[in-house]
Amino acid sequence: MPPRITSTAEFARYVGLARTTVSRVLNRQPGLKQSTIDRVQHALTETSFTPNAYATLLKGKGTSSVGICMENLLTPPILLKLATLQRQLRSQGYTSLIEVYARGESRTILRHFLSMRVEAVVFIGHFDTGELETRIRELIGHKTPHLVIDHHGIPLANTVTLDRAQAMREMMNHLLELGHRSFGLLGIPLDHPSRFERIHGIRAALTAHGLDLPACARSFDAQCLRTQDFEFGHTLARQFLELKQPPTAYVALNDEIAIGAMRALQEAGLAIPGAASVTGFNNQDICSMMAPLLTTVDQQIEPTIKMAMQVLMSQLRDGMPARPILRTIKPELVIRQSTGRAAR
Amino acid sequence: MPPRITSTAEFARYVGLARTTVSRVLNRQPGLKQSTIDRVQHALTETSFTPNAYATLLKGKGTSSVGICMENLLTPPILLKLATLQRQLRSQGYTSLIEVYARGESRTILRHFLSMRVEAVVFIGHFDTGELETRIRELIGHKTPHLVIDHHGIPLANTVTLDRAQAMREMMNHLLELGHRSFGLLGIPLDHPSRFERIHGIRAALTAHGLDLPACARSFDAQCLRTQDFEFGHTLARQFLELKQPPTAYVALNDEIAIGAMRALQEAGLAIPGAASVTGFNNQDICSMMAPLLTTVDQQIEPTIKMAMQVLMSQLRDGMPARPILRTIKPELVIRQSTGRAAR
DNA sequence: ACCATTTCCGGACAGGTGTCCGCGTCAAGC
DNA sequence: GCTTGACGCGGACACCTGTCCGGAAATGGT
Repeated sequence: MPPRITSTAEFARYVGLARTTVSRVLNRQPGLKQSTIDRVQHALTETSFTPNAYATLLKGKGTSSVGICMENLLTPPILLKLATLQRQLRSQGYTSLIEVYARGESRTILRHFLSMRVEAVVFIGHFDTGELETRIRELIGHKTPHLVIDHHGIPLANTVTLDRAQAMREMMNHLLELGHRSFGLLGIPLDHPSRFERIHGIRAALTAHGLDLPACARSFDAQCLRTQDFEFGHTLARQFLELKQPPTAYVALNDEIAIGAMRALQEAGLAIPGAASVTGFNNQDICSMMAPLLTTVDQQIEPTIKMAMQVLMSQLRDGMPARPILRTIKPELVIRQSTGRAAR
Repeated sequence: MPPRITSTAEFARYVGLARTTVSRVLNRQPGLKQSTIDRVQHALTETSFTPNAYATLLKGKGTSSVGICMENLLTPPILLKLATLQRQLRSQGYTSLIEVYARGESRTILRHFLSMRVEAVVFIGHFDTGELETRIRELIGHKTPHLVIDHHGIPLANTVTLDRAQAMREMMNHLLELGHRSFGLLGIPLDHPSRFERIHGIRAALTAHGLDLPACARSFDAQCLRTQDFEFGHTLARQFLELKQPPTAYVALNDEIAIGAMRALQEAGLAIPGAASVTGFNNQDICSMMAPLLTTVDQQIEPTIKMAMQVLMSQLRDGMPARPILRTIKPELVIRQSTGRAAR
């Protein structure tokens, strides 16, 4: 059993060569005898020795690493973005440092990234706007490229995001054309900063039809704890059913909430879409396994990440842009069976 | 706008102090005037300077980091394990390096971890057994602590895993007591190494009832491409329905497959559990939103990760154990509505 | 045996940090 | 004005690697 070796010097002693010679082998420099190379290679697999990356990267100029700050590690579409982004970064020779955001900890996370001398920082998801803006400001001051995916509404941040306003506008138009005039918003509060975009799109569609948002739409978000999304949707829908005149269409923040709501409605004896319509968001796989199949919005994750890589790479190559980059991705409405003509 | 500062020397010049004095402030050494400390702190927030981690960790002995190799970033229970493990490691002062496994790349990943001088390596999920075993051997030779979560069947690896055999035994007993005698296995091939444990449990339950596995259970795994799990379950169930005598109970590899199968059965006019029973695995949130509610197995993720942390920390504290550690977690059968008395 | 060439050795340096230590400086106390 | 601390300065070293370079050794050819 070979000893545990932690430095090139030690390793060189083990092989019986000079440290510099070993280093030359490891870095594929010319002028080495084949037998010497083989000797080193053999000892390498034998001891599984690796040069200390901290020493290497201390000397070298770039670390070829990117910091990724995640909103969480549980939401499927967010994860899908992380997975594809990480894979693509890897194929370009970049290592990903992944950290999960917690309210008030973003400063610590950013400092960790900077101390690791990452070449760019990516934020995926929705964060506290004030906190995120401060971080972006720090990054700009530090001349480190950055990219925000999904979180919208920070003017100075380079952003790639789905056009959620557009998505909601299209969805509302779809429902309005089906004759719906009263709406229940599930998990989309009217006044929360992180949902401004959605509300904006909803309002736009309503006013275009000569309708007023507060008059025909109602939201029950803040009034109950948000733990598991399915359960959350279930609870919300039941709250709506207690109203004297429940809405005919339910617009949910995401697919899970929509599914929970569908179940509650069905349990109450309402046929979908006969008696009530329900819409989701994200177009997760589960949508096409429900009865009825769920009408939803596709996030276009592939194009999103492709665009994200493009923005990232251009920054890594040419440096930070003169003015913030903003790229919006067009959503795709996926109409299935959970929406139909309004009863009444 | 302050300049971009990349070294303590540069930073010290900016503040107007000696490099060593700044270093003393940063490392909270005594004997500093409060006003000096404040000056440094202020400049610190102003420039968001951070000491180069590569230099620090090169000097210091431990890196306080752990490498985590993931099977993928898409399966919900796996992600849940990652998220909780990462959070707990963080609370103990450890940073997580996360890499995603790809067939044949585990060597590269391990070398990266070792070059980053991680203090332990964790594998979460199911891998190629031969490949993983080689990696474990390397880690042992390198005297670096390791832990395998979920993947079972490598004698020399420290393992924390759900007792999947026990889970299947209990599930089969449940179905047998309901009178089922013919079973369709969905996504659980009879001869694939990664499913040995499950098959083992299934066989044990059957033989205890005087039944023979190949005679009463059939699997349709290898014959179709496995892309999306829902769709996969749907396809598999339809294959079974084409048999002259379809089974009365379907046992799926996971909840997604079970749900896809339920849908296919229902589309074919079969009532669940009246005409056929279906079982899942993992107890994901979705299970309690299906009609009918899905009978499944709970993975006990909290206890699993708690145990994992315990095994990890004991290794980090006391060094590697004399003999491999094996801890199995007791599963919990969750009986809901998708299983009932066998028709016939 | 001699020479040319190939190959390896060993010393040196840079890269940024933390820490130790002797010395200079400055202010306070008497 | 002198002593005495308190505090900051700056030099030095170690951590490990990649690279350069002159010199030593080995190798091959004749």
